[in-house]
Amino acid sequence: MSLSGAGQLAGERPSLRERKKLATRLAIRRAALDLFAERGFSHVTVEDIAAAADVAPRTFFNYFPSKEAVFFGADPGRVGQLWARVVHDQPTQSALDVLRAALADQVRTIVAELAELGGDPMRWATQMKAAQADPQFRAAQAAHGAQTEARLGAALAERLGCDAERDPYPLMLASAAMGVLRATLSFWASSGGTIPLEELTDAAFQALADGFPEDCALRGSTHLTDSTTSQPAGFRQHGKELTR
Amino acid sequence: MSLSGAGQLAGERPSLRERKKLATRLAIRRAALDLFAERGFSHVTVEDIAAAADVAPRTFFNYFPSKEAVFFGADPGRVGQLWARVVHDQPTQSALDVLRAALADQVRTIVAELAELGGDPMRWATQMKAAQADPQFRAAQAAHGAQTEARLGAALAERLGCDAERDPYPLMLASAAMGVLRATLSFWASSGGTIPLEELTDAAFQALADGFPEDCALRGSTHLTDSTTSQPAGFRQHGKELTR
DNA sequence: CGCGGTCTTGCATTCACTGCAATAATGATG
DNA sequence: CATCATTATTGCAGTGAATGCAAGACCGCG
Repeated sequence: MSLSGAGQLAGERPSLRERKKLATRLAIRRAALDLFAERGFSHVTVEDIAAAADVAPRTFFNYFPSKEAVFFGADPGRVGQLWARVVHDQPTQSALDVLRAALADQVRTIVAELAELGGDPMRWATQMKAAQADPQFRAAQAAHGAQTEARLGAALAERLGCDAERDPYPLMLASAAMGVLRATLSFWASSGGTIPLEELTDAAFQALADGFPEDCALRGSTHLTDSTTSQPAGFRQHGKELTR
Repeated sequence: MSLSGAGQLAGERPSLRERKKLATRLAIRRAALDLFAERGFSHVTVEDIAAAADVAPRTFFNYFPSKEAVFFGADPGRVGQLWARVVHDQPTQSALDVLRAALADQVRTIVAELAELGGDPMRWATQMKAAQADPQFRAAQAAHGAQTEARLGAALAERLGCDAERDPYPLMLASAAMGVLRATLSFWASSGGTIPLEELTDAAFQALADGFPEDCALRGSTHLTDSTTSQPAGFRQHGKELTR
């Protein structure tokens, strides 16, 4: 019996089994996202997804613990990555700054992943807008956010070297940051992706750091809106290629 | 509770029908909360609640749209109340200040209601602690929070006279505030209610207004902890004030 | 008393999700 | 290459939430 568990050695080509697993996982995810984009989250059943991905309905749950997970919990490893980063990155910077940088990157990654998964950016944008109206989806989103919130709080506590049981600061900060981030994405999605996501994120975190003055950069952000753009701004490449 | 009856004119004695409806609503809620406290949210079925409240399972859904709603959506009128307040109260104060005051009051109301509903404060405290560990409950809590978040954002937009579609500020602020509030309640609950809730809330909002400096009042809040108290501090009548 | 509205209830159905056990694919070993 | 242990896939049965529908019970009014 191999005690290696699920961990794979770096540089080793994953076995056939592993590759197949990855493939079906991706197939399920693709099928699901396609259907979600087409019909909306709550009008797609697990059975539909399974059928589209050519697996048994039961198999779906071998890969994802819930219908929501196929949308959110894309990569289980990403959480740990975020955790490590929040704990150890830039030890001299303030907690808020690290949070800002880490979360901004996270957003970038997610957007990039979506962009490479489905073809048409415009499609994603409109679908996100629709998704914001779906109560089921909103609930799932919130639940997922809450989970990250808790993890982030723990990570911050670790970074600051304090006990999360006695010091509320880490959790507070994490919750506030996640709230701001959620609002950012929500706003961006509601706009149909016609706003430069990076600038919005930046302005949002700046506002958080400044205590939400009523004349902060966010307020004028209407001028950030570029309603003439035919290409959703969040997906636009930033001069250079963004392939990581 | 029972301010703002649902649908009937003030001063008029509600008809037998109305009274009966209110009674069963309360009965269901009582039964549900009792069972939740006893077994934990996810180990109580709607059928259980219905049985305990002496109604048919189907009837449960005539009163509450979901199992979660019986916990959260206590009084549907309260939302409108909060909305009105955020929009019109204290026109000279900053948005954040009004939010702080309104939400603090909301918390007070909820705690008071819980206190009068069930008998033993200590029981609630320990149960809340347990509830925080239940993923189902957390998810429901988050979903509910997201909903209020959106409403609060709209209210703030109204207050500030800006278009929520073009100006992200209201939503951002609302989300950040709710995040902080959620963290506050979560922390308080996890502590088993051994912390003065009002002071914690106050410190939290102060931190938000100050942009989360790393040496804010929250950080020292360990000294707020009084682990020798036999009475949960959130329920205690205005003790003394020492923060800020 | 009887009539109209509305509350309650039972029944059937959909859908997410889980546990269990049979089966098939895989890969290491002799 | 044959064998066997591991692990993935699948079907089946069952729980529990939630909804629609169509009786039946009940209240209040004339």
